[in-house]
Amino acid sequence: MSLDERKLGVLRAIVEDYVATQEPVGSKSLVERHHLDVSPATIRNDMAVLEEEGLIAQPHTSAGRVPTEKGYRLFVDRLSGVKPLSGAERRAISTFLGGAVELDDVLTRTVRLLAQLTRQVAVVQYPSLTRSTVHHVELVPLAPSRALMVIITDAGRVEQRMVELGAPVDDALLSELKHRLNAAARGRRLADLVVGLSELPDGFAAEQRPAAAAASAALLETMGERHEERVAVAGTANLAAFATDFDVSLKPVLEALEEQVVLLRLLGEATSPSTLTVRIGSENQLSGLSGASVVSVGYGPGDHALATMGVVGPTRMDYPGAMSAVRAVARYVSQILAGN
Amino acid sequence: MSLDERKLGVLRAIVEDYVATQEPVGSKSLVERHHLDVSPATIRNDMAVLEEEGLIAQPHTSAGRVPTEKGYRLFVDRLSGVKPLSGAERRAISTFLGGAVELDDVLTRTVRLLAQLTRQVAVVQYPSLTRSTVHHVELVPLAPSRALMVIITDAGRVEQRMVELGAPVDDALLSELKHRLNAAARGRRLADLVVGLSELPDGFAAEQRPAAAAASAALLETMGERHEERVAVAGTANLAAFATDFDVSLKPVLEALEEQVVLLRLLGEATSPSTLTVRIGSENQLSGLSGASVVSVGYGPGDHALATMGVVGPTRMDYPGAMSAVRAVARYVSQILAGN
DNA sequence: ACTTGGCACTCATTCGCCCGGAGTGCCAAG
DNA sequence: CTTGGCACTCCGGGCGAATGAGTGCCAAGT
Repeated sequence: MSLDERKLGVLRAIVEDYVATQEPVGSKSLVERHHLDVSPATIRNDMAVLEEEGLIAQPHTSAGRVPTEKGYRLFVDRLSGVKPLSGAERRAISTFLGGAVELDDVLTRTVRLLAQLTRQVAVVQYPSLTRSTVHHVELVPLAPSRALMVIITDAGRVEQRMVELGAPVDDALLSELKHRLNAAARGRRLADLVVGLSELPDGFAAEQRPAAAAASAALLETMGERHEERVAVAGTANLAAFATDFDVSLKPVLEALEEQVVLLRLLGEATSPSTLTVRIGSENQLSGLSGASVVSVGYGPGDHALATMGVVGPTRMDYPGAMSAVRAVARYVSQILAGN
Repeated sequence: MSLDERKLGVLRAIVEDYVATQEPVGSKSLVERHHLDVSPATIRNDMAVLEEEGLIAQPHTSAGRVPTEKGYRLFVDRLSGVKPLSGAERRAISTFLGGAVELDDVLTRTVRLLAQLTRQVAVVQYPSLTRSTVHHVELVPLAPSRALMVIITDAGRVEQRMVELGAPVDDALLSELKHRLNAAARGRRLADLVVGLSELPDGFAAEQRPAAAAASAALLETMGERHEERVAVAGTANLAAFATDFDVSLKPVLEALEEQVVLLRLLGEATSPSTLTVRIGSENQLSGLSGASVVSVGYGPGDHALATMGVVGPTRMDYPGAMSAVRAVARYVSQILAGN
């Protein structure tokens, strides 16, 4: 059952029309809007074949056709050309992101920008701690036996963590501790930290070891997996547009968007900054978001993916537009990170 | 036109029923649900009076009555007793907030807890920088002429800020700069900072002054108003419950919730931790949120209000429940902050 | 003077129904 | 393989009647 060129063209046209109008598309309007030089009857025959292949479906007898997930998949894989960004969009990216310096600032702007460009919900994961190296560790005394540890990574992420030192610690010891922590940790990532830090307390006098051990443990734990979960979200108002339409009720989606764990699973493993991931509908098996598609891509300095960003929308989304927007923004952010 | 005891009771009953059922309440169901020892006709007479007073209204002729904003106002001011928290709620607060140490952690948990307790959208403002004092300033070199300034306030808030030093600065100078910044700033709040910091560069050699000035300016600016705008939000999924109901479309509300500036105006000035503010419907004149009520209260160590937290919901919300939840949570958080 | 039962009236909501129109599948001819 | 014709399906909107909750008012009772 080969699909000749024209049938694929019909599928593409159906996807594009459906995404644009949100209404099932019929054979007649199809030949009109796209200047196909055949009659509606011919298109109907083609559509019958496409339906047999499971690429399109009709919501009910004698309504127009709607793409299936399989249809979107084929569209994304083979039919969607790269949709170049408009000049305005390109400009929006650089003006929006240009002024940012701190990482927080960069990511906050990024997520808003993505949401605005795609008119979808945008999600940006903070640079993974396990993939980053420690750039600096700071210990600030808060109480005699308590300090605030501030960790700065090479990606510019700043993490804070309370450390209970177990016993009163004077400034001199704290300073010494800080220097040794930095010496052991700077430039290293989690996997390489474990060894160096485990020996760190040995360099201290017996009564100082508990504090040193507590600080080392805190550093290790903060750089570990539990703290990966940091995500920025924007554009939830764009969901309202789909809610009025129909299908998915908003509640599960909004709930999912507030659950960072869910979001992280949704974004999935960080891919190379140049490889887009598109997961369509049930391809991401997350309870509340079964009717949603995700377009995501890794980002980070050079080709080193530190985390993932992307947009979440209904299966009937503008894939070419979303894909090019996500890719362009990820590239820009990657450049910024590389520049630091 | 005096409102005797029973008429007020009828108003209270109407508010309670309407909040519970979301449907206009009629005279008959009223006498049934609340065991009033009078006939529906009597209630009807009372309701006619209440309507003349503008406290209730009927959506259309011969439907039940619905409280007006004025009615809610009277209810909140005079009729709603304090609704004690259930044991489960009390327990939820301490288990939920008990484990938190870092400020970030505390506030993230707080906002989720509030959303869960009230089934509304919860909003928590980060402790105001202008009302806080500087506890510690750190300068971390990122590049020869660029450093990351980390500011820690007495409330535990950690702010990061990139500083362009204008010229390469070696570690010794950076360290010296850091010490002087701390000496000038520690324990002071914004208003008191201006003088001390303006003289700070004078202590440095001429070629070092630009860097010192840049750092001072960065510190001042960060502690200033522009950065006040930090807010945590949770419970947007609870909005879905009202959306299905009717009235306000979700979009403007979701948009408003993503605009921090709007949120801050919504929360309003921080009041004393013991004084609840309830703004009902149009009492807060914010475009998108005209149909919403806000229950808010200040929080902070002791009676020193550092910021505001609260919940946002439809005018027909459970005011007594929201008020007691907000108050209890704010008290608990204030205690935590005082404990640090 | 307030309360109460009775009663006529109003009006949103719901259901059934009909009808138009868009769209299809199939068939026979080109 | 394409095309025009044609019968068929079925969604969606519009209309009208029935439903029923709720009201306002009045006259009688306490």
